[in-house]
Amino acid sequence: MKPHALDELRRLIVRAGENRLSLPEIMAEIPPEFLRRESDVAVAAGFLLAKKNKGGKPLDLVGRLLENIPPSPLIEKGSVHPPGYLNLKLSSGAFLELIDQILTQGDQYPQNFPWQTLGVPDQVLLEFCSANPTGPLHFGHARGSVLGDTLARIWRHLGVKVTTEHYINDIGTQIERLGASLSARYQQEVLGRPEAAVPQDGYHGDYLKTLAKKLPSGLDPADTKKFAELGKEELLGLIKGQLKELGIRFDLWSPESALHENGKVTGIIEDLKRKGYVAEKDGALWFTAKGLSEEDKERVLKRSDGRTTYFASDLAYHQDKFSRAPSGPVINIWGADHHGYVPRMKLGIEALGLEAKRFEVILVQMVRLFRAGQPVTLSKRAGETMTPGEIIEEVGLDALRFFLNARSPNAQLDFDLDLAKKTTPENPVYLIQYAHARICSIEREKATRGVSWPQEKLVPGSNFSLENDPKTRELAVSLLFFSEALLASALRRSPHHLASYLIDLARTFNGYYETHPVLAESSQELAFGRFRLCLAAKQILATGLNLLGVSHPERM
RNA sequence: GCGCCCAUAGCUCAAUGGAUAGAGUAGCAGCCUUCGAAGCUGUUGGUGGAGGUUCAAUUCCUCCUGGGCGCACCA
Repeated sequence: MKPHALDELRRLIVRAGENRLSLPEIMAEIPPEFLRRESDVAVAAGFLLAKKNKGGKPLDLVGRLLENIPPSPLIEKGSVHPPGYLNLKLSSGAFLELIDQILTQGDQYPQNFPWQTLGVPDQVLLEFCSANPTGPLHFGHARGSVLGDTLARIWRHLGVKVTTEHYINDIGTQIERLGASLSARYQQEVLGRPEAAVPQDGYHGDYLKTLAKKLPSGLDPADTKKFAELGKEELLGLIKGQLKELGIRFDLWSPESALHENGKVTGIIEDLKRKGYVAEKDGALWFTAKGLSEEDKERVLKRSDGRTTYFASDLAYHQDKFSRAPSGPVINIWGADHHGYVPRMKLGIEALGLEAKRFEVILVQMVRLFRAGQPVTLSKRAGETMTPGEIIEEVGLDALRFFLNARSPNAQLDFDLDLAKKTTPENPVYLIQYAHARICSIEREKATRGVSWPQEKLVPGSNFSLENDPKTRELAVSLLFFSEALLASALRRSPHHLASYLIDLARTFNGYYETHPVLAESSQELAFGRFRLCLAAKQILATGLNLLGVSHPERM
């Protein structure tokens, strides 16, 4: 299998740079608009070399680099441009090979791409969502969940061994509150005792009324443990169903209670004690980061009543995760409201002697829902929930997933229901799906009209050519850069690079489509070349949408 | 009080310290007997403010303004 053109170009540049450059630092970009006619790929190589050399003019350095690049069938022409860019115009053979690779590899494309060499990890352990089984998912959960699922899809596409998991806080204070709340609802709804009250710090949502009515009869209201048990089972099932609606599945559901049962929680406290990171104060056991950090406050591991804290469980859970993932990042996706927890968690991991640099947290900022310009309240504990399912019903899963994926995780997101629900091009997901459907339409029309070209019957892919005009090049270059969009999304842990790329590709295709008829083209050679290019574009659009968890219908 | 995130075109958003800051949408002017006008072409329009570091700052640092969030023996 021939290497991908961008892979080959990177290696040519590294070799020409006489080992002063390394593959991951070579960032291939599409040249700016005013240079599109003379080049297809740009690399800011002069600046890289200037840094390595501790001096020298970037333009001179990149000039020498260009001289060192041997003739290659991929490159038609190389040039340098101030202040220090290397610009390459690719040969038409390079694009023919690219289209051939896309069509041959189909939804596996791009195969044989050196992702790991470029910094993509071999394996990833990814925990996300991890909603408490004390209530249904609300809209705030949807963002982190969709992000985690999409990252997992992208990494898997790049050959990364990904394990996705959902932690379940099935024990502790919140679960006790669930039991008490559900018991109260049971008394109100089933036993006809309206005077029974849901505790102030309990769960007041209507879902517990519904749940109470489903419970078996003859339960003892005083047995809140039983209610907690029944409630969390039901709610966990509810959450799993909601995730399924979002197109999300997990490899592993990891209950907190297991960490207590197998002694891992008390184990890490003993471990930390031995290592000198535990202090006793006011009858409680505290983690103290003495020697690791001057700044962070101490945190309780074991309360004065003898019960361990969430922090202790979480450390045990991370020790477990690290032991299951011998290499690669151990990633958590958390809501931004947990950011204060990150440094202490990291210190705890360090104290346990785990590789803290593998511990990674993606903080997802808040989503605010808007309807008719007014914010929609989202408070789980107050019971005013808007579930992902309700949003899907209103705007569709495609729009929901696309919108949530189209914004960098560390920026807040305002989700306007009225806007997203419009099936007009105001929602860019339609632009992308439309481009895909148009290409499908060309295929249908080809069959209907009985159009065929002699080249189709020859050896696949070997007998076509592309015209050399700006729009054809623009579309071919856009296809070439799919790998870079995937790379950016994988390395920077955000699918929005892919989403932006797809908008760009769809628009580029639409421009091409307008002026490059396929079936009406009289030159068979040209028609077949255009057809192959369109099919390649369709494949990339489909693969890209798939990775975002968005559908790619053949008709709309 | 301490800390985290954000501020880019009228609106929603891009831009790993590098070229003349890009898209979608809205506005304006055009384009449907030709594979899907959910589209295309042209055009108007932008880095919150003040300093600093750098050959080079939307990007890094300091301060300010504005918005969101966090500082538990909850999870």
